[in-house]
Amino acid sequence: MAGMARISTTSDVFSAIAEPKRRVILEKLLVEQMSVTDLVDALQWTQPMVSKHLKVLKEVKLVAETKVGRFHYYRAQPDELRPIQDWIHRFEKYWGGALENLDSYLTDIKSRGDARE
Amino acid sequence: MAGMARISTTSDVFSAIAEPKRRVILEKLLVEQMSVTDLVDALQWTQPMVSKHLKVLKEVKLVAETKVGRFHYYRAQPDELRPIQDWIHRFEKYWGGALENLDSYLTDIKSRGDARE
DNA sequence: CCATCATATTCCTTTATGGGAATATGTCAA
DNA sequence: TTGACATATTCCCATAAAGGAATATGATGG
Repeated sequence: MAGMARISTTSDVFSAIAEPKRRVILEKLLVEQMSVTDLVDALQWTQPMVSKHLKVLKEVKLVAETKVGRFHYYRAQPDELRPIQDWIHRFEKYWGGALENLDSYLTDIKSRGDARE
Repeated sequence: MAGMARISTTSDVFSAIAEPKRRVILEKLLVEQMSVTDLVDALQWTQPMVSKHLKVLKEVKLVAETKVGRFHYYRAQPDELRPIQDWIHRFEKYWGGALENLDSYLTDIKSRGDARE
């Protein structure tokens, strides 16, 4: 065995969102629950492509599935992005522009407040 | 041409941090500037491996390089993580537990305040 | 100038994985 | 039941990219 490739990443959230198409899917599913066909129609991708990406997202729990008859409805599970958020938080305090940061905090708080209503 | 592989991702910040070893390097470089040899010693990886990962990180500007004689000092450029942070922010407001969120905001603000001192 | 240290690069192999096409599986409606 | 619809899966190909080993390049000190 000469060359070992990268670690299997299909079970890693960081890798799951490294794929641009999967980010697009997540953005869609954050707004509303959608079936595979809904996504195919909205994104104009092939159905197997959508299903395959959904499978990866499901494996890392970034999406959840509800089956209703022959329809499989998928929805985003944003909580699962927290490990990434937590990791990035460690770097955040070193970002430039303290004042600018403060602004973003306030915006942050405001948006969370909105979400509660 | 039958199968097309994924988009070249070496120029994408999301992909850059999808690799666990690169995250480790970034964590190291956040604390202090280090030369390649410093990293080799600290991480016990081979020198080419360290150099290769640094190259990827440098391409996406997650690290910056300062050459001093034969030493190349690298440092993290945490600002470049903002695109990821921004993307995740769009999901954050949908996280469960509003109260819990508020707590993390306060912690967030506090840590930023600490960083300013 | 040259031996040595510091780093980068090249060559090679292997694995992961995305996309296409075809097909399988599952479910409903008439 | 059966045909049509919804989704998943399989097979195949092409490519990105990680790790190892060897080597090239760069810079210093003596």
